[in-house]
Amino acid sequence: MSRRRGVALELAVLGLLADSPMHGYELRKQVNGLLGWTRLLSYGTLYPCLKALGRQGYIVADEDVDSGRRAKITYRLTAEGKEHLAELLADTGPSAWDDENFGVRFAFFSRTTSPIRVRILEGRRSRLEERLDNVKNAAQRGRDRMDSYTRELQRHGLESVEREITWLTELIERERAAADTAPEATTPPSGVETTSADETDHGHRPKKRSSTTRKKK
DNA sequence: TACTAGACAGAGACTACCCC
DNA sequence: GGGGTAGTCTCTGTCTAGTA
Repeated sequence: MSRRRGVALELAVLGLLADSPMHGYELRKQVNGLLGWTRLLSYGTLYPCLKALGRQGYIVADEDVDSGRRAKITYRLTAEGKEHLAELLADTGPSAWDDENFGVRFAFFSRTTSPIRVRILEGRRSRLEERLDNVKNAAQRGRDRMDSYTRELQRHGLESVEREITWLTELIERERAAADTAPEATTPPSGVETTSADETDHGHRPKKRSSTTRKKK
């Protein structure tokens, strides 16, 4: 199973709770917004993660017992959790630019310094360049045995990787240009949008839900 | 190859709210 | 008031990576 995804999830949870405390349901929505382009997060993944973070003292759970209804548990970050989040964000090792973690690391780029951002972007780019070489070599070797659909799929894959490399190169250049003007800048270079949980409506409970059907009991 | 532990998905329990 | 829906969380079976 994926330990690397666990790190991405841990980072996503800590990062979101650093913005504001929230309960499990809201957290799941937010995490899915953050990581949802890969896979949706289920409760069976989220709650064990929250429990583990609680055991480690990174988060605490406040139970809302006053409401009279079923207790709603609000999770919030502790001082230790903030420290741990800072450590995770400062990590620029290979895991920071692998497929599982890069997305969530990128989503929290605004909380890191420019040298960290550049290092992760460069690492990601070199990883993709390596992958591009491998795919090109494999394509050359097996081209005769492929049907037209497989070739199309391979072409699509190559183009996607090339596009991402171009995008990363642009980001690195912008990041360096911004760093030249403001060496300790922690804000993203112009033209780069980052995910900010502040822009979302935490804790907002909609009056009416969408038409998702629920299984009968 | 077989076994094990942990990660995971998703069903379902439970409660409150909404609307007819 | 009752049925349907929404929100929250737990539980259980399945899957998979790691190890002997």
